[in-house]
Amino acid sequence: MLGKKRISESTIHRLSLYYRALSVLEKDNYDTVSSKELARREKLTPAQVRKDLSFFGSFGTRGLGYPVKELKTQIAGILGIDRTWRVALVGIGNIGSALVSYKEFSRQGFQIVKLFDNDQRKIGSNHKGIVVSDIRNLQQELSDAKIEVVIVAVPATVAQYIVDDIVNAGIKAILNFAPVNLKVPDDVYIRHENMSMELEYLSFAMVNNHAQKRVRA
Amino acid sequence: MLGKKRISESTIHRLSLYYRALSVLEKDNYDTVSSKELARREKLTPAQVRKDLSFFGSFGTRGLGYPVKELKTQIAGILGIDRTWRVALVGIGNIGSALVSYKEFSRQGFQIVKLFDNDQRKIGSNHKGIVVSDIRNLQQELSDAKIEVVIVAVPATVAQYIVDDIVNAGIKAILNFAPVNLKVPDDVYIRHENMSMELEYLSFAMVNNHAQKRVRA
DNA sequence: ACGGCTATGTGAAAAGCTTCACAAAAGAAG
DNA sequence: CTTCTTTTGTGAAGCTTTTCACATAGCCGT
Ligand SMILES: NC(=O)c1ccc[n+]([C@@H]2O[C@H](COP(=O)([O-])OP(=O)(O)OC[C@H]3O[C@@H](n4cnc5c(N)ncnc54)[C@H](O)[C@@H]3O)[C@@H](O)[C@H]2O)c1
Ligand SMILES: NC(=O)c1ccc[n+]([C@@H]2O[C@H](COP(=O)([O-])OP(=O)(O)OC[C@H]3O[C@@H](n4cnc5c(N)ncnc54)[C@H](O)[C@@H]3O)[C@@H](O)[C@H]2O)c1
Repeated sequence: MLGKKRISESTIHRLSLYYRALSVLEKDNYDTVSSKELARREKLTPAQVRKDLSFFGSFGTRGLGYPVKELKTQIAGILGIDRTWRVALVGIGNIGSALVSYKEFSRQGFQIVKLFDNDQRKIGSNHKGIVVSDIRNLQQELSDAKIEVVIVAVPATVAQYIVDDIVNAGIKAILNFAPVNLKVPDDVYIRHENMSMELEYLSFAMVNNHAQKRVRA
Repeated sequence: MLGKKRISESTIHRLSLYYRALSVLEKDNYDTVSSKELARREKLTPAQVRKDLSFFGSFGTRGLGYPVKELKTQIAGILGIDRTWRVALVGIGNIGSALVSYKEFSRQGFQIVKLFDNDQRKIGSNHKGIVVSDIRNLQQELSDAKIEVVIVAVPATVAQYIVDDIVNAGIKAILNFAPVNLKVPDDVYIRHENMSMELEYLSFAMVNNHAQKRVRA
């Protein structure tokens, strides 16, 4: 354990699943949970669960399982969600508006505190208590509001320009909803949310009458 | 080539990326494209592009590259998006409303033709020309409308019940937005869209000051 | 017609990830 | 205190995916 090995993307994604399952177990007043039960709840294997956790330490008790509350806290620490992150959202259209209202984000520590758009009819309007700012003040306001993460929900055609500005403002983490690959420097983390991709996977599975199935997303 | 090997999930996801890049290349009037250029546009390696495509056939010309229009058509065939799929959407709330308005879906052949909710204020209302149906008529109307894919955008607490009904109606493909693992029979394909997961990945990368970076989504 | 050049297609090697299987730890029971 | 049962933690094996590297195919210019 605790060697400085590189942790795979899949392992991190599964930690999110464990965290989610542990939240449910905690609410249902479970004290401990076995790797077997955790695996069952997220459709994984017990060995996978144990191996993933073992990269970060020994959290369980042999013969008993993992302490629910404590493991949840540990995973929160590993994922960096044992704190709040200040988030801004650019593009208050269909998907942007939905995201502002999404309570799960703030529950996980991602607090949307700034909104930006370039549409005069939207600038100045109020969404969930946040007034939409003019995109022209992006850099200044990102900096003033100490934003650490920016969610991009603008049309694909302008996404690269917006991202360039975000990068110039010193932001190091971006979640992009536009269906386009975006260039960012090596020290900036960018992730893409691509819903067509999942529908296309379903389509592929159907036309190929796949026998196997994989879950995730 | 063309052996009946199992194709990996990653390969299918990358086909979606190639398809997207080819759409841009086609619009910009490119006749051919090399694996190198295709790779550059989606931040992959040329070898990866060639290997992925080789699972399905030989589409390129040595010394020249791939014919843009033809490769796009081929990939559409492989993914099963050279046709239209009839899609229903359950849960016309924040995210559901955004999805109805998302033109990219129909452009890829996924036509949302039915909407369902259980809220009396929403039932009967019109979204982009589609009238919201009562969830109580789900099974009958899914069948009557010959729906093949259902998108689930209801609260996590009721998602399993909704999915059970969908499965009983004979649907074999589901795209789920609720942050919960859902049980379905082995012959039903289900994919999960989990936005918190991507934010948590960003958070992990930031607190662990990761040197590496991965893209996808 | 032919040589040069470029970029594919693909086995083989390397890297990465998952599963196996078991020793060891710890609580429970007597 | 000892034995029994349960379930962790983890090397090693097995499997999958990616990368390498090169023979080969086919355009293009002369
Ligand atoms: N609607 C969906 O369900 C959905 C799903 C997945 C991805 N997406 C992607 O998300 C993005 C937004 O989609 P949408 O449906 O919300 O579109 P939309 O047109 O409703 O919203 C886009 C918003 O961005 C704003 N905008 C445009 N140019 C801007 C600029 N230069 N600076 C600041 N703001 C600007 C617009 O004023 C608008 O409010 C698109 O890239 C789309 O492909 C949408
Ligand atoms: N809002 C977001 O940006 C976002 C992002 C990712 C995931 N999600 C997930 O998507 C789901 C919906 O989120 P939302 O923000 O749109 O919530 P919402 O409350 O705005 O919408 C939920 C809709 O489902 C309907 N509904 C409730 N019970 C139903 C039932 N039994 N049958 C039919 N319809 C029913 C409600 O009437 C409502 O219209 C949730 O699971 C949420 O976690 C939302």
